[in-house]
Amino acid sequence: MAKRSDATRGRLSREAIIVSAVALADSEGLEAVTIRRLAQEHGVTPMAMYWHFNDKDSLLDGLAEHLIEAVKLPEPSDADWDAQLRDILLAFLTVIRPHPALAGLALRRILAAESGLLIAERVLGLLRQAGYAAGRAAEVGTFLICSIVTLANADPVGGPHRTGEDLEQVFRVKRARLESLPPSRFPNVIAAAPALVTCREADDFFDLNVELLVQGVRGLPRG
Amino acid sequence: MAKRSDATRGRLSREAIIVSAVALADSEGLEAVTIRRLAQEHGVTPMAMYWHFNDKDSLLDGLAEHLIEAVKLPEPSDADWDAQLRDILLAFLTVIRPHPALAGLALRRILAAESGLLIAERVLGLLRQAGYAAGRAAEVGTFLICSIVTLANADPVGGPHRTGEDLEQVFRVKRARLESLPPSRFPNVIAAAPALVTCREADDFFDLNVELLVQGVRGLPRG
DNA sequence: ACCTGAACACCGTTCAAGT
DNA sequence: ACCTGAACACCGTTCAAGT
Repeated sequence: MAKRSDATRGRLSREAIIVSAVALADSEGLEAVTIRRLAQEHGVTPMAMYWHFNDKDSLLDGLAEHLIEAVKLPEPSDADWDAQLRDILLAFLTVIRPHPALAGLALRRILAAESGLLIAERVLGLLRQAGYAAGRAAEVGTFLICSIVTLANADPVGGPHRTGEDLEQVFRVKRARLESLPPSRFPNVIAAAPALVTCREADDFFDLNVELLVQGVRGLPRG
Repeated sequence: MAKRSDATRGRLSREAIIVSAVALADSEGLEAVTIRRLAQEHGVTPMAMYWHFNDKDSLLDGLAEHLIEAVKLPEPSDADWDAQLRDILLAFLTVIRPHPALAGLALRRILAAESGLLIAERVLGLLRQAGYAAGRAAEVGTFLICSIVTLANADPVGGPHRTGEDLEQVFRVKRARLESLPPSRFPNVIAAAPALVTCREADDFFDLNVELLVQGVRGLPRG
């Protein structure tokens, strides 16, 4: 698609590859992120990529790290631990939500990058502050991070990104299907149909469920 | 690997294909589940699969449905809504936990299958009972289901399934890496290192975090 | 109804070689 | 240091054909 000159003038670089990979994942989904495809976009042979990355997996490592590094952790403060925890979770969510196709990559790579370790350290610290023992803090903290990824990943339509018009149509079809279920067996699904179909688009969905997580941490025995 | 006779004597069938696909995903991960690979295991041409499934995606639909159908929903009872909700979430988790590689498939397919709609109906019903309005129930319910999938998916080592010996070694290496971080910057990560590495293996991890979700539902404003 | 054969356009990756 | 060329073993899928 692009000749050598416009994607990156001059040389290929890790950074340039990662940036275009993110863009590709956003527009066409993770399965479009391909060594060969990226090479083509940079006007270069597929094998050129192997000078910059050991293999595809380390490209994905790079993508995950690139995202995690963008998280702006709020400074530690005197606020209650639950307020601080919420802010950290929201800071993480803010960064990955625009990249649902890449969210899943973070799942098993948070503790791999320095920036991810910093997030983990802060979350664990607040959980200790809340009264959790180290072991429990690890279990709960792990789950909290995974949950944020899940929220970001809960993109309405998986795979290729569709645009407005298309998306509306997909929603209409899904809603109609749910609403045509037998009312005697599925009253609650039918009542919730509009929200079930579109809720992952609303900011409300994210705020509400981050709050659910924080409330859950508050409600648990600290052992 | 298998000649036509032993995988399934007689004929190929949707069921037989799905069963072997589940086994394959369990032993070698989702990326090993391939039309060609499955065909080979059944001693059949890849194209034979296309008589039983429209394409690979509908094979994956079938896998997801197969799992979801196995969920044994507890009967509605007079127990508190939160106890019932916990039991439903645990019933779902029990089924998908043995198949971490397949868990992700359920994310966007629960509302596609009849059996998934039944789970959704029950969860939504209990949330209504707890005082949630239909819209909020949809938002929270969607997240709860996604979270269970996330828990099941939070398999320690992604990809190919490793066995005991190997796994221990992986754990040792990861723990050592975390414990060798600078103590001044990562005190909590270091203290939690053993649990961070192995917690996804323990039953405790799952029970604790299901409880976190239920407590979260209790702590949220019902709007 | 159920399956094969040949072909197409894709993958990731290795290895040797060029500048 | 950075990239190419040719090759290998894989993918999913279509289309026409066999029984």
